[in-house]
Amino acid sequence: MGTIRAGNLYGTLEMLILRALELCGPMHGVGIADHIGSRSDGLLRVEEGSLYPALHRLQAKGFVDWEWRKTEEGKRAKFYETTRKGRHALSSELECWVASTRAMLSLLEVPMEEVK
Amino acid sequence: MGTIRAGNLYGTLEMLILRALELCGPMHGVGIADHIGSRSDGLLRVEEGSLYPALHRLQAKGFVDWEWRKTEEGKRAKFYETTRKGRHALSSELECWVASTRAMLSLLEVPMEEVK
DNA sequence: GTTTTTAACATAGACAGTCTATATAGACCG
DNA sequence: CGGTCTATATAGACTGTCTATGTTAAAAAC
Repeated sequence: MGTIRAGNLYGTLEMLILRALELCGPMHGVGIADHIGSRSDGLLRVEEGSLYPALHRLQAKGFVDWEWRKTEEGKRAKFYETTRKGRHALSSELECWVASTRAMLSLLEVPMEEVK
Repeated sequence: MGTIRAGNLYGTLEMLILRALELCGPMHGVGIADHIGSRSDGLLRVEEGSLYPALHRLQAKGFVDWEWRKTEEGKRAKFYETTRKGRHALSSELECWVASTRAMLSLLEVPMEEVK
C-alpha cells in the first residue's frame, strides 16, 4: 500500500494548505507541498497541477496573501500567509471535516485504535 | 453547520456502500442511502444521482450482486449484496482510507478528543 | 560573462465522481 | 382506470484533481 490513489485529496487540499500556513507560518508553494508530503511520510502527495490552482483559488477568495521573497537557496518564490478571513474560513471548514470524518469512522465501524 | 458541503463524499461512496452491505446484509439502493443518512444524523447525504452510478460501477467491477425482491411495503427493488471480490477490495480500500485519514488528522493537528 | 542547470511558478486539457433535474416502471388505492 | 408513491435510472453540469508541458529568474558551471 504505497501511495494513495488519485482523488484522495479531493475537497481537502485548500484546508490542508491553510492549516499548514497557520501552523508553520509563511511558506512558498513548493514548500507547502513538501511539508504535506514529508509530514505524511509520502502518503499525501500534492501535485503542482493541483497546488497552484488551489493557491489561486485561495487568493481569489481572500484567504491568503503573498509576497515575493527569497528561499534559503536564493531563488525567488511567492511566500503565502493566511489572512484573518482565511483563518476564519479554515476554522469552520475544519470543524465540518472533523464532523464528517467522525461520522464516517462511526459508519464504517473503524476501531479507534486504528486511527490513533 | 447543517449539511455537509457538496463533494465531501468524493471518493468514499463506493466504500461506504460496500461497508454498509457487509455490516447489515443485503439492502436495496434507497435503503442504503437511508442507512447512511440516518446513521450519520443526516450529515452524510447520498443523492440518487450519485447512488445509482456508484452501484453500477460496483456491479461492473464484480464487487456486488443483486436480485429483485420485495421491500416491506411490497415494492419491488434490487437487493444488493457484496461478493467475495467486493469484500476483498473493501478491506484494502478501507485500510488505505484509514491510513490517509490518520495522516490528515496528524497534519491538521486535530486533537483526538474531537474525533472520538 | 556567457551558457547551462535548477527551482519555482504556471496552465491547458483530460478525467472522474459528485450533484441537479428529469424520466420511467410497477404497485397500490380510490 | 387515473393518481400517487416508491424505487430505479440517466443526461448534463460542475468541481477539483491529475498529467504533461511551458515559462521565468537565479545560481552554478565554465
